[in-house]
Amino acid sequence: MPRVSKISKSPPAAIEEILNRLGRNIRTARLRRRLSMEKLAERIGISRYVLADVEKGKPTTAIVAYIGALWALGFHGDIRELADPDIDEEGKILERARSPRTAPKRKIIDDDF
Amino acid sequence: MPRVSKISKSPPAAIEEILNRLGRNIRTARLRRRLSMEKLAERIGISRYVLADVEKGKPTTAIVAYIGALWALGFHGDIRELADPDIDEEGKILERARSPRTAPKRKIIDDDF
DNA sequence: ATGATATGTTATTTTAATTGAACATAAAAA
DNA sequence: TTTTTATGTTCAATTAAAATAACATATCAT
Repeated sequence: MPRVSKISKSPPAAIEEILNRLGRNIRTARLRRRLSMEKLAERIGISRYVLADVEKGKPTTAIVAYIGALWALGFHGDIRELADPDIDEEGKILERARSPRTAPKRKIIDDDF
Repeated sequence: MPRVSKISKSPPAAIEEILNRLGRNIRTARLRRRLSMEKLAERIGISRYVLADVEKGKPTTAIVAYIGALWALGFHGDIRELADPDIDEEGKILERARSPRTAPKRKIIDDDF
């Protein structure tokens, strides 16, 4: 991940902690399922070295490696709900409170009424 | 992400869909909070181009960029529960069913710091 | 209308993520 | 015990991720 971003160089402690925990959780789930790193990595389609990075919570590893691991271990539901707009109460409140639109796009923005 | 892994070259449709949705959700949450990509990217500590990748659900983007975005938008709780061993019913059952241990450990260098 | 803002697009450069091989170590199985 | 398996470690080579700048375009504000 060349030209290293600030967050990659030194992630906030909170984020490091989140990633470490995620890695540990993935490792725990793998061991419970009695899969070797090599076997799981093969299923995911990554090398065992990258899976090791995932279990270490390495911040600069591609998200697809993490998601692939979660997927292969059966954690689909957990991922689906990430930042779900329907559950984003704060976001919904903000949207209601202030005026409607933001941000230009090459799409048609509906308003009228 | 050099020497491109199989899953990076052509992720399974299910995983692509998950990433696309995650990106859309992040975008929706950002717009609701009336943040420009530039502003949010600055807060996260990445360039606006990488944030654009995140909102597109690019598979090879570093996980820290995704997590940073979720964090900056206030979705801490969602992340914490990812693959939580306490909620991994299948894993718990497997662990109970079969015999105890797996995987060799190194000396005592395991945990960080 | 003009100008400001937000995002998209492209090209260039930097540099680290990933792979693969080879070897080391530790635990489990024979 | 020996053998096998699982993981860690190091090195090299590859190549794409990410930053940056510059410009384009679309929306918003005035």
